[in-house]
Amino acid sequence: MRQPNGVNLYVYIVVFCLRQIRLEVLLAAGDNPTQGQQWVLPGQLFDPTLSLENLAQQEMQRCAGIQQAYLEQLYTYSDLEPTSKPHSISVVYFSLVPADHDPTASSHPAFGGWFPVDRRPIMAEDYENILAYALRRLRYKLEYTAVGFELLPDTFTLSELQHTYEIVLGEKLDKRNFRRRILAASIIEPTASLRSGEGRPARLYRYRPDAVAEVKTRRLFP
Amino acid sequence: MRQPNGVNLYVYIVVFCLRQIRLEVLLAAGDNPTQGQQWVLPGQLFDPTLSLENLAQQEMQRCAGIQQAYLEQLYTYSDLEPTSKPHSISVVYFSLVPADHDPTASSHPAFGGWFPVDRRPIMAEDYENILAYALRRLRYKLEYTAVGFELLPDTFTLSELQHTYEIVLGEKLDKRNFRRRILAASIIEPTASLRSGEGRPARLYRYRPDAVAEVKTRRLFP
DNA sequence: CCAAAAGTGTTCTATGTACACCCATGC
DNA sequence: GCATGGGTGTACATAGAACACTTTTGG
Repeated sequence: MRQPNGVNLYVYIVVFCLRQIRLEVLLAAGDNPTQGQQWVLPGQLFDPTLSLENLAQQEMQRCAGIQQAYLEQLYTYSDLEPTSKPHSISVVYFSLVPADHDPTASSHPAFGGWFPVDRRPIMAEDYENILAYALRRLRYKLEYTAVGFELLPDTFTLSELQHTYEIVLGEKLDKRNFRRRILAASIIEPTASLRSGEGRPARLYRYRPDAVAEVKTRRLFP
Repeated sequence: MRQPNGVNLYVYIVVFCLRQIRLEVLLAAGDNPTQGQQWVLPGQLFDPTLSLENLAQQEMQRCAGIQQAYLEQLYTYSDLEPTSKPHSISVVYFSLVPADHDPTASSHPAFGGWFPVDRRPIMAEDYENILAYALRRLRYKLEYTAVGFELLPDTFTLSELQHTYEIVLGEKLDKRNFRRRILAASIIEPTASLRSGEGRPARLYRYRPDAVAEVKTRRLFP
């Protein structure tokens, strides 16, 4: 499957999803028969009839039955396999899937599986580096954009939102401060409904798509 | 010069430099003979014997005689020329050159020219979009990293540093606040020397390469 | 009535912002 | 001695961090 002009061009995806109290990542079954089961990032050879972004979407459909989700470009790596000429170029995309996505809805479950990021199988070093970078990017973006809502269903409670942040950032947040600030930012609005569970029912909120999602950055200098 | 497998892969660079009181960008003479002089972003077809980053460096050498400078990946575009099949993929790099770089040191001056970003020739829409994105990235990064020092010579006065920020960000900064904060951050250190000019000589400072360059981000939520 | 999660304000500290004058040099 | 840019501190406003109890429901 080598492309003819001395370079293999690939498109890869790193897809994150929140399930229960864990952040999970989508991996694909590698096709290296010598080493038993090997997991890799989902990806495919570039197809010049599609755009890069469409190829990433197609790969999400193929591996996890995901029709649409938040998708952004992560990075383009050259020489992921430095030992092998001709060298390869990999355009990697980064995606977030809402927590209510049904993980069994994969069109071809054999192509992919979800793993908690802190209990995932170890992959080849290149893939590990990409995943580590994707995680860093997720944490950064969570801090200064509203990207966290991409991991939640359309409506959610304030506690669910807070837990999302705590899981991804890996630290506990103060409930009162969290609520005060997110309400002050007015990027969410209450719905009419409540969610019942253990304890007192909680108000459901929804993200306001017209919200200004970026926080003003704190400058290194005034 | 079309690559054989249905996709043309290019590497482009967006290079910024500070000259006098202006931010300048490096452009290349386009080779479209029908439209008179046309300026484009410097770039070349991908060469599979080099890495993407090395190709970007080679292009900087070729267009402006720049041996080494700050270089990071900006974005990978597909379909820069949507009307023409086979479509093209362009990996774009972003570079900053110190102000003391000699603009006449280009090995082949005919290949490139420096233009003030606010008085540059209009380019094709794709290039304009890339340049606009590069400028946005420069401003963002200036605010939360120490990337501004890449635009300055090894030693500089505090006023020069402040002017760098003012030029790139496009706004005036308060001298006392600027100095207090940058010194408190201890990412620069005074040298023994002074620079004389009009008025009182100014202390020269240098960037501390061991400095922690990232400011902690201001969070959207606590 | 008890367990479990939801909801709610105040105080203190740190950070950011606004602002005006004296200093050292060259001409 | 004057024009030019270099250098310095304080007061006020805003934002962030720490902290504990009451409310509502289901079992």
